[in-house]
Amino acid sequence: MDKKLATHAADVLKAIAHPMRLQIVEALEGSEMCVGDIADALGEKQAITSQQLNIMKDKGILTSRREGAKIFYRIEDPNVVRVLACVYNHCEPRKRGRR
Amino acid sequence: MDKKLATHAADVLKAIAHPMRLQIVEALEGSEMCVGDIADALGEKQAITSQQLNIMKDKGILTSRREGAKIFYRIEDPNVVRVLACVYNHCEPRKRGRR
DNA sequence: CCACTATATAGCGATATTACTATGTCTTCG
DNA sequence: CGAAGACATAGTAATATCGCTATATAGTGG
Repeated sequence: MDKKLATHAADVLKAIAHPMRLQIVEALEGSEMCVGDIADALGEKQAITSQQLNIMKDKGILTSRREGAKIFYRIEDPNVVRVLACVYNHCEPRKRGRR
Repeated sequence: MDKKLATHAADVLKAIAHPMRLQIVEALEGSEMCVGDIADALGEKQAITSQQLNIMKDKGILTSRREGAKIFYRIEDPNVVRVLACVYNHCEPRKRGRR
């Protein structure tokens, strides 16, 4: 991995390395959602939610489509879901395993 | 994923979301290495290399052992290797695929 | 056009990260 | 002990990120 590729990879990781952004990705795993519903689901305000969504959209992690006045976001890069799964394993190394 | 877990997961991701740290993880995938060799392999200085290593050690990603005057680092959390693989896929979505 | 809803963005202070230099701590060797 | 090698850490200035408020933009219905 040369420096340029590493820098790009780091940018992608940084784009999801944030509590709220991880929760957004998780929320969108099931289906697309509009900004307001995402904000409500996370208990966050509209402005900050929109900001986080656009950060991830800029990095190619999410994409959006307009439907009337609402804008629906969905996951564009399926790899982030796998990253999320890996991090889950890190956080709960032995869920429901023996003890 | 509640906020507390999301925060922890984000911390882990942030720990590797850096070009040099990604390269370090990649270098350590094969085997453990001492600080000086890692710095040489990456073409970086000793001080910054040591700093990055300790950031990842603090987060439980790496671990180290002393052998004489040298300190060898190795990967402690195998999940970061999987995260790295996912990011590779992101960066090269269709390597040698048809076209 | 006006009012209202939905979303985006500008601006800002607080905090964190980065990269670097200098220096401190161990360890080995003579 | 004293010097040299290997590694860690303190201090710092530049930059980036965060969370927030206020405001701007775009669409909808009357």
